[in-house]
Amino acid sequence: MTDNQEPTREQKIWQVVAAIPQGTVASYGQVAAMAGLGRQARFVGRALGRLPAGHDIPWHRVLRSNGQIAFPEATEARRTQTEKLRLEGVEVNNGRVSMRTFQWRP
DNA sequence: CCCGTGACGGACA
DNA sequence: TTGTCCGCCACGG
Repeated sequence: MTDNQEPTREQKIWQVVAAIPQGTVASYGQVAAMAGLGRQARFVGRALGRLPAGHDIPWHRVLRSNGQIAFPEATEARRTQTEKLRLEGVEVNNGRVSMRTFQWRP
């Protein structure tokens, strides 16, 4: 099948995100670095936006470098992400997460 | 091929 | 503290 065996950058990103433990979070920049993509933080966001249906990627564990949720307040996604994080024991205040939550190790 | 865009990041006022 | 500006870089039109 002429398929490229080499994983696309998106798939690498998804794999990294999938490796984030429950109850912890990572920033887009962190994910990019862990995926070996350097500073392509923006590409991470785009990759998550292209997640296929039926995925089991914990996209909600990815935040901005300052611990803030990337979605605007008035969006449904923002509320969903906040709720998912809280269900995992992550404290979210006004769309923001404590930096201590970033303490996850590979 | 050129251009605009983006679930970002960091510096600066 | 918040808001603005610039840099990165793959991708779509």
